[in-house]
Amino acid sequence: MTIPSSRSVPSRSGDPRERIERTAYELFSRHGTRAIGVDTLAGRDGVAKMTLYKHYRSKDDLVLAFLRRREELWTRTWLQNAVRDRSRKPAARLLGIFELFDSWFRKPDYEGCAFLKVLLEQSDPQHPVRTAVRGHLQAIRSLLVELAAEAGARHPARLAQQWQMLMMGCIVAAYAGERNAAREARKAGAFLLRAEGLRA
Amino acid sequence: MTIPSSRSVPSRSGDPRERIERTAYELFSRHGTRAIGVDTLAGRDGVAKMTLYKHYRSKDDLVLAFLRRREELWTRTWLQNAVRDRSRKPAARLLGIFELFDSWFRKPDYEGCAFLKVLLEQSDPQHPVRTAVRGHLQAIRSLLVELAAEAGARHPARLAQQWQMLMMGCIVAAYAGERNAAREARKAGAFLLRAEGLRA
DNA sequence: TCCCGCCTATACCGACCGGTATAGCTGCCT
DNA sequence: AGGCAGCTATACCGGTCGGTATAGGCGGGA
Repeated sequence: MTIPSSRSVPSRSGDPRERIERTAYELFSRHGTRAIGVDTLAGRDGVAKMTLYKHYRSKDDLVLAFLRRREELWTRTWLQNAVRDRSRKPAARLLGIFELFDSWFRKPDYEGCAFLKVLLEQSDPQHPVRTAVRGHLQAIRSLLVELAAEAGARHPARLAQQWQMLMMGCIVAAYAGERNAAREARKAGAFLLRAEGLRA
Repeated sequence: MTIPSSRSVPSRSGDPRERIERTAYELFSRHGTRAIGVDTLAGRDGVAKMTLYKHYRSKDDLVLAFLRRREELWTRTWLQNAVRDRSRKPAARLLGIFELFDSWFRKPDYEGCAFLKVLLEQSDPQHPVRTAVRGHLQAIRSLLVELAAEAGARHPARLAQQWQMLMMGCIVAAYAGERNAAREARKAGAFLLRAEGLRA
């Protein structure tokens, strides 16, 4: 077994790959990837730039790793688990997304959705980073389709697509300062559920 | 009266301010403002960089001018007029937005919404550019409130807010490659209208 | 005809971009 | 004790960033 190696310097402890990705996660999430240079990234918590390039071929490679981490932390750990814990009825779980968003939006350091930021800052549709974002949005979609199907929606794929548009729309609205966006989106969502013959 | 001054070079004709803004409009709309430098901007159609800085104090100033132009061309000339021409019944006009979006999304060079791009690439909420975007989104909102009120909605402000979230959500979805986003958003919108006691 | 205002062209500024080369340090394994 | 792997530190590369300085060209008006 491995003991968590109390190396030397307290702040610079642990495997550098983990440190790099944690820093990248914080900075990329808030500011996007264009606004953060590799020097800033490396200098932030004392990892050498050469170490960074030993673990990642290019900045784009690191961005892809960042997106994977975002899916792991945001989509799977946060969204998926919170939604499942919030209720046992699938229709209520769908609505619960917006309740979760409501507290998210009200955090004073709300920083928006990294997937959308990265998507919009890349104008070439063929760019691997933009392709990757499409994949991560698809993962969220799959979760929604699953919930819609469990709820007994007549058209789970359609409901999921509409639901995701509502989610993205209110994320952006909140980023523009509309703090009640989630509550209004929840109301709109409730109407969509009713149209699918469901009740919360 | 003024004759359109057949200066000398055909491509470099007209008042430089107009030329600068037209080029900025094309490049900023497609690629965002961070991705386009002032050298690229000036070099594109032969305006000297010094001329650019004689008309605009800074790049941010030019970005603000770009956003004003976007509101003039996109919001007022395109969206507002097209919606008013499409139908005389306000509820149908609201739905008409998504029909308009549908043909927009299907254009092979669909480039998304410049307001959203600029909003998301600016992480400082106090930055004048982000503040300006909020204002331009508010202008769209006012149009929607007006339409909702004309349509006889019980809660025009609420319907307008939900409608705008749906609009932004499907704009982003289309940017992620979902070409049928507008049609699905239209269906969702129809449900929202029904919930407000309206029929298309 | 001469001048003046506006534009162009070009070179420059310090700073930062993504990415690399090189050299030295530190700590674990044998 | 020796060696080696992995990390740090630093300097460097060409290119671009936003912004400025300077000098010259060109056209219209007096």
